[in-house]
Amino acid sequence: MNIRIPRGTQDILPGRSEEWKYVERIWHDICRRYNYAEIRTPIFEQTELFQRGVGDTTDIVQKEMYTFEDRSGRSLTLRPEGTASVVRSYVENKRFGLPDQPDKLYYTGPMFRYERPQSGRMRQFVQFGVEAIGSDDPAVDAEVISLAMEFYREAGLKGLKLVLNSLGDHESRNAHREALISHFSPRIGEFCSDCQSRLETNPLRILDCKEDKDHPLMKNAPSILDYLNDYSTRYFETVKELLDKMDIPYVVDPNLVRGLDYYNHTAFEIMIEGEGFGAISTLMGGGRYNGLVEELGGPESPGIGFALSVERLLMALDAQNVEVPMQQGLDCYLVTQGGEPDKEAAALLMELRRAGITADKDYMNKKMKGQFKAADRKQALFTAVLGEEEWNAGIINLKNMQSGGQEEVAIKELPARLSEQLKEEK
RNA sequence: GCGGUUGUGGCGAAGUGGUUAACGCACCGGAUUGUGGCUCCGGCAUGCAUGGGUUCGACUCCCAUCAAUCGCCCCA
Repeated sequence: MNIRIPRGTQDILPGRSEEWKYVERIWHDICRRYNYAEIRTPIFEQTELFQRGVGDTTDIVQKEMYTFEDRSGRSLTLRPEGTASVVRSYVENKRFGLPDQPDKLYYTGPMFRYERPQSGRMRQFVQFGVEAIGSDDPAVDAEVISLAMEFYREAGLKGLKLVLNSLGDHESRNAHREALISHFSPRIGEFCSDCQSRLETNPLRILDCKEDKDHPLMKNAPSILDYLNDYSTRYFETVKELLDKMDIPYVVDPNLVRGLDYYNHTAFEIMIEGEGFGAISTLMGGGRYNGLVEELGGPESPGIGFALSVERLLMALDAQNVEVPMQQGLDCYLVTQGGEPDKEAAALLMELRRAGITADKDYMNKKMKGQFKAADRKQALFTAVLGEEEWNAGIINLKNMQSGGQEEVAIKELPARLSEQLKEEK
């Protein structure tokens, strides 16, 4: 067979899927405690949603979208991120009318970006994300950030670095934008071609450029923090104050610019320190997006959220050798031999499973030795042997695989007896 | 979109222009005619990503394609 998995996608195989379940459990649990409710939106949306929501000038829209036409000619796009969809749903379902604002939502699911795959970057990848829509209280910013930090802490990660910045409100951004343009314009010819076009589209992004980071004009470039108006400054100060009170350490980086157009005020990223990570060290990114709801046709409603990459989280857990609980072993492996016993085994297995016991048997016609080897491989705590002898006597030979001890149990008593034994073992 | 590296059995991994493609792990069978983990013995690639080419002869040399992987850009 020559059919292979599409480029930039992966199979999550048994073993690895246990690690996924581990982080998913923690994620659902912590969202519950923070009182965020799960929302599930479609995996594809009208293309226009992302063009307007994410922004036409972003790399995502310009070169990374999985866009296709359906049979009736509608342009659809596999979602490259979650916020636009959640906001669309918030508007479409008129959730702004709900008595409880902000509307606190979380999601998990695959996102798609057409990129060259590499370590920590896939074409299909999974994000966990949170959106709180409807409040411009800086305390919501702090809550969202603390949720992310607590999530990583509970998952067992260390060495996290929270990077913070404020992009200000509309007025502040405009003032800063003007300052940037007049700062860079005279010598823009000395910058890379990307930066030259950024001067027009989004001069803020010039600050984020890796290629020109050593250019003399970069050192004394106007900082957004110097252009924040009173409201934006106070807002940012309050967010920082709340983080201090929560004992969440952070560093302010005035050059932190998020890649999506809709952000303003608080922008943040969580990075991971350490080796074995390739080029990627950003685990999570988020920020405030006042104005996005309006942009997508709803009433003026401020919002804030973040998204994190599950793949990168798992890479980080691997790198730090975090122990992840696995649910893989067997309580009991049923060993059978002979025609009648083998038939009886099917019903007996069902009984065991109904009693809450994790049980299995051989389906490959293996001999006893092979069946025991299989039981060993599956780390079965017990084996239950049902052969001709036992069948004729109406009993089962129950063996503890650790101690090697065996006992005879009436067939009907097996589920109860095994449950007892397991209680002792565990 | 650009660049580096790689492509031999289920996995890991030798190998050389020449006739039967090491080895290890895993798996299967036997020693032990109904009991695993240890040991010993045996089995397990008509084929070396695919397609061309060079050659008397290629897994080994050349070209192309595909794929994986890492990096750049950017991001989660």
